[in-house]
Amino acid sequence: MAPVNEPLILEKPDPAALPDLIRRAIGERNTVIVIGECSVEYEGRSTSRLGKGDRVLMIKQDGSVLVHRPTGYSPVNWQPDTSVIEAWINERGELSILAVRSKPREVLNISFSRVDSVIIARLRDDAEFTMYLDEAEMKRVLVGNPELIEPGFRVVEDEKRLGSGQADIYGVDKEGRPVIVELKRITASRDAVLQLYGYVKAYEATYGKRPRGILIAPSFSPSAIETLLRLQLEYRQVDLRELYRLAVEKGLRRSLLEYGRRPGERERGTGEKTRHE
Amino acid sequence: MAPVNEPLILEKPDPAALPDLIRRAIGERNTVIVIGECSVEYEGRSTSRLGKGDRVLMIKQDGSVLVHRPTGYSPVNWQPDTSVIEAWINERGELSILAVRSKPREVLNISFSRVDSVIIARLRDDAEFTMYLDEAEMKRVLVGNPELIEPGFRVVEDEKRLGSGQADIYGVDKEGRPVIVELKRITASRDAVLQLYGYVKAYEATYGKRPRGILIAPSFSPSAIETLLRLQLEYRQVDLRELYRLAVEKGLRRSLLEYGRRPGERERGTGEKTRHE
DNA sequence: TGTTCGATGTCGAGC
DNA sequence: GCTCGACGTCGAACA
Repeated sequence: MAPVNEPLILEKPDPAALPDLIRRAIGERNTVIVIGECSVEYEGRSTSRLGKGDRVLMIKQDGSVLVHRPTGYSPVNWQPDTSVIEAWINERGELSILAVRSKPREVLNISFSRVDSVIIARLRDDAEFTMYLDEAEMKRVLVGNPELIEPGFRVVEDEKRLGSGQADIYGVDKEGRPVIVELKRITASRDAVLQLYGYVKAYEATYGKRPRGILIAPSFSPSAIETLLRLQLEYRQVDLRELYRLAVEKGLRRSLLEYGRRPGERERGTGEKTRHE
Repeated sequence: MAPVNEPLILEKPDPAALPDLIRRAIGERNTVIVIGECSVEYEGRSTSRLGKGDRVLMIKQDGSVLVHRPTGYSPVNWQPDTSVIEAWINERGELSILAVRSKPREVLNISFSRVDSVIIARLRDDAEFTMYLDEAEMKRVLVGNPELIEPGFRVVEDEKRLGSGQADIYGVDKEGRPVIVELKRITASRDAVLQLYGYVKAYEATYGKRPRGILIAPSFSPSAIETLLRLQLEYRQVDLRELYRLAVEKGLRRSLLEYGRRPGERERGTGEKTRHE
């Protein structure tokens, strides 16, 4: 979406120009990919050697280094982040890259006997990675299945403005008492409890009656539980996997697994698929 | 070394042309790298979603698929090998790639809202990956430190021709009896035992005296041990890490860790290093 | 093919 | 900074 600097691509580059270029690219927090024939040595927690072969080297903006062979999930050699990276032309005239980690002390050296391509790209990625459900979906499932919050629970408002913020769910329990519900997609911290408490107090201030407050999350930090008890708030543990299954069942979310083929696809030949035996 | 097909590189390609190209590339067992802005969905053993961001997609020749964000060791999403991969233009006009694994059933979808670059390369990599020491280095360490084989052991010949093959080490024990030593860098199998036995028999046939036979390896398969006992051969377990440490100590192998800087480097400025805080 | 176990595991959370 | 537990762990060795 945001217009990005064009990636810089070099085909069959002169190795002599690369150390400087790569150093600069790393300094500017770009991602560097080098494709070519290399050999690799590693020493640290273990020690390894790998002779010449065609591989993909990736240097990420945090200093992670990955050397990938043409098969398999895992890199054959790597260096996690926080490394010092050097690039130079070695005595055989090859592009050589050294990635050093200090704790534990580990050294990774990659020497390219042939460089096919170099790609330097400025990658920007701020997206959130969510497993199972995001908070909005979580709320949708609970609003659609209020019995999961508590038997007899009835939703009155989805998102209720209270004081400076918005409570996720406002409802009444089976005895007609008002209930404020706060949701967290991940382990609920003390902060989440205080947030809920703020809504409870705001409600009390407005309506002159203290509502119950329930914090719903997949897990709770000890300090969160301690604070909940102290502030006379309640909590309920939910399993995101379960909620997800429910969301799929109720049609709130489509499962990728359902279509072995792509959404909306009609009948087609097999030419579109590529199988790996 | 082997002249390789030039990698095919596309900058700012027309997405419409990509599905066909990618399908063909995968069919020809090339490695495909796509750089651009994408969103990712995964469902299988777990379920995940990742919004738009700049990433590197790598499809390897065995069908492994990796989606890398610009930081960190691990791919944010992936599919191990043995997947069916599809590529097409989705309803938003985006390049969409679906990688399906059947057991366990898992689906990964990557949709590119912007494609910056596509690299298609035929990578050839037959090199052996060795941890700690290869067999030659292992032999060098043991020949230089025969007491590791057995107290009082004395090396007579490094590589002794015997029958159709070559025994790794030939020596005599402290009582003057001939000893044939066979080395394995990895778990010794029954085959390794039979190989040793062949040398022992060849020696006996030539010199009229049965030598002792010792198989040295980091570990032994049960069938190897059974066969060793049955053929009245001996074995000694060695720790490759220990041998490696010894090799470094004795100067048989240089440790990468010793030079915080590159080998043979003179004094230089810091401009050559790129630090990641 | 299914299971168990090791890893340069990596990664995040709690202390 | 360190320990501990989970992971879509992956991957090799073994039954």
